[in-house]
Amino acid sequence: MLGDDSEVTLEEVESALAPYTAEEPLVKQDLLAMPLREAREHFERAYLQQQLQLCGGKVGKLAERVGMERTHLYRKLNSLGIDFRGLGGDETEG
Amino acid sequence: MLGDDSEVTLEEVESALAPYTAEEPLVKQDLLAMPLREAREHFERAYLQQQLQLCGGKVGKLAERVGMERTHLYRKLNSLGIDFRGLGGDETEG
DNA sequence: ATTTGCAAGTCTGCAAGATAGG
DNA sequence: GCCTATCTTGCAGACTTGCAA
Repeated sequence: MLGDDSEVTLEEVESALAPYTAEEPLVKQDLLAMPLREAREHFERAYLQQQLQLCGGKVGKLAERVGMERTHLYRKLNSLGIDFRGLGGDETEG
Repeated sequence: MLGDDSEVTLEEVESALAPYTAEEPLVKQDLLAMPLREAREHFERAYLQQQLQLCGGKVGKLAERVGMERTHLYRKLNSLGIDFRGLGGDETEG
């Protein structure tokens, strides 16, 4: 892509821009104002919260999706302060 | 911007991409399609590359900025495949 | 400025256990 | 009581991190 020398079609430009213009606020540039540790933590929290929603609040499903052990995921969720009891998409019980 | 119908020069493409590639390419939603480990790695790489540029390629400065030991930072940069020898903004030393 | 050795700290997965529902 | 699913804890190996060299 953008391969040879100096002429490209508009289509090519648009498909090049697409992934950027359609982007979501997963993380912001504010992260550049904090140390790596902290930035990473913020990133992981955002990532896991997003994924958890995509999993309808099911930690088991989340574990598969993010490729980690359920047991460890609970610890991680807790240490990041992510509440996984309260966003269950379907708590119709009583 | 982006001319008008279907032909643009490479220059135009680059200046169109510039605001994105130079400012908030920190992370994208694509990261949600990969496991945490991988996403985190991508995030750290983007974070450090950005910061390194803000530090004019100086690893010592970067260490302060991101709040970690210089010595470890070298290891990290290497393990993430970030080239810190070659983007020094001002190598006039003589 | 860059690399390496070492020890403490953190992360991660696996096995096992407790609680709740069918 | 047995089975399944959620959540927690203990442990050991791997990785991370800072300090001294």
